[in-house]
Amino acid sequence: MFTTSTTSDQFAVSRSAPLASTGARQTKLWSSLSEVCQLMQVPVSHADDTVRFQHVQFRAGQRIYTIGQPFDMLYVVYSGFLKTVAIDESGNELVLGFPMKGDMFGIDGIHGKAYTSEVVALSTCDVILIPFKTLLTIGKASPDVEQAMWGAMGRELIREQRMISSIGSLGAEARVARFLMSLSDRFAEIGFSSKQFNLRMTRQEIGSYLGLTLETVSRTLSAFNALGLISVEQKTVTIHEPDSLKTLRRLPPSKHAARSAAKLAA
Amino acid sequence: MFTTSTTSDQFAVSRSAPLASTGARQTKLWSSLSEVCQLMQVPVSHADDTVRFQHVQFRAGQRIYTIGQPFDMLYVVYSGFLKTVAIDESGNELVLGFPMKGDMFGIDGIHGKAYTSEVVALSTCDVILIPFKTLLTIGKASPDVEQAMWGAMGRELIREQRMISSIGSLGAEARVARFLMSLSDRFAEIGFSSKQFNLRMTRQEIGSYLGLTLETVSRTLSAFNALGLISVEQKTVTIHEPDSLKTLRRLPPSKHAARSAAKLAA
DNA sequence: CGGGTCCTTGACAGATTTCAAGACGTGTGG
DNA sequence: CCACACGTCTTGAAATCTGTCAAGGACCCG
Repeated sequence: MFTTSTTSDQFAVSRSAPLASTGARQTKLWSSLSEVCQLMQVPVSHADDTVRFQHVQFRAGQRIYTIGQPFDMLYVVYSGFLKTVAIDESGNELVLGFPMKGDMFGIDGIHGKAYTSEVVALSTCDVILIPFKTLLTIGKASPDVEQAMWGAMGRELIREQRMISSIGSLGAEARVARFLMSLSDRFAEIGFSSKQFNLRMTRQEIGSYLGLTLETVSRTLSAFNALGLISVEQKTVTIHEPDSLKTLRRLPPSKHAARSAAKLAA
Repeated sequence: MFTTSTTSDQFAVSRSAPLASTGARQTKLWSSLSEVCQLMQVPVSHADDTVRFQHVQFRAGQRIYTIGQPFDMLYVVYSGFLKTVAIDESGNELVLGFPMKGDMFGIDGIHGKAYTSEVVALSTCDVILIPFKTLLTIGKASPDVEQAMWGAMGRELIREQRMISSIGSLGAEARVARFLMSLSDRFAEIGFSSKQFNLRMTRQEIGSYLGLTLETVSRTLSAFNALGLISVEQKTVTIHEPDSLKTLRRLPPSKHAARSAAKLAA
């Protein structure tokens, strides 16, 4: 009744997470600490592998957690694609990110004992459950793990800073271009093609994420296509000139905002 | 040669951090752990007060740290006002925040061993130096402190998520209105008037922070003034209708973006 | 009092959103 | 198997907002 694997239409270069293609869904049910660390690409020496973390599967559209739900878990994506969204006071969805393999989410719940966002699966997903208390305990014994935790948190913080910068200072074209290159890089990291891939999210979701309307996203994509920078057909994207996309910058805001620095030094 | 206190023109309601008005700058030089926690408004039971943290003073324009500088310290504002800025690849300044009393900064350095932003004093400031290693050590012994650290980190994360939402989905008027109310609330928290206060930053800095130009900020402020919502004269702002400002919402983006949720439930 | 920075205001251009209509794709039910 | 319904994507035209450029005034400091 359901597809064997929602990632099957992704243009895979190598498959590190083979899913059984034989009838029933036969996926990995537990991961050790070192496996999780490897997935997240954090270096950890001699991890205590007596601890094992449970996996849980979700299908497209299902919610991993909702806003206001008591916080007790962190999550790491083992496979699949998701989106994290906030709901503003008007009830509008605001997409905050698109977690994929190796990404951790749920971090926003650490403060205040409850999640402030919700996470929805965009495809069939396999996520690893990591009880926060357990992680804290492990951290006490292993400085490596503790450091990794702080690092993960810090990375997220920096990623958000970059988003703020982008949305605040770049035009629509540059934002979409960066979004594409960001996806490209992430796909490359997890073993997919960086040149050709499927968008798992709608134009509306991309627009929400970038602070644009779906029409603007669509138009920009069409423009890139016309310029030969990419090829787009529905959800399938092929990158032709990554360098141009990376460089692309049209600046609606400050142009003469030269460094006002160098006034007083400490 | 320098002003006795740059906060002296703030419309104070209560003064919890008295500065000596007698000639030479006679400020607090050390704070205990519990004092720092109190400043940050984090509840901590029986803190180890044998540890003391050094204070350092800065004058307007001085940099607390710069981008790329090796990370080893976190900072808590004891008094004064600052701004944290990132520099994008074009060399433009991008204001990320305006730390004030009780705020912690330097968190962005935890990941990657180096700061990714710089922090500049907007007025005479007194900041507390908190060696990260020391904090980690204390955290191991005191779950309270450790929890507080995670909480501080998480709070910052959520704050940035809010910023992304605002910049991405609100028009200029709403952004400025929220900015004013945010300042108002923070001033109230640290014992200043929430109705009348001085902007410590320039329109340019506000604009950079909100993803707008200084002209738009100026115009919007003037418009609010004309509507009677506030009074502005240069740096002095008086809030007249906080409720209107909080509610104000002009939506350039999605209007018909009704909840597309409620499709599949977990 | 002069220089410099910051703020305000106006006119204009340009980008993005809004509104609207139609094509494309997929899934469901007959 | 096909038709229909729905959600998604594309494209066009007009309206609006915000940025850009420019000039003048206010304020601070030396």
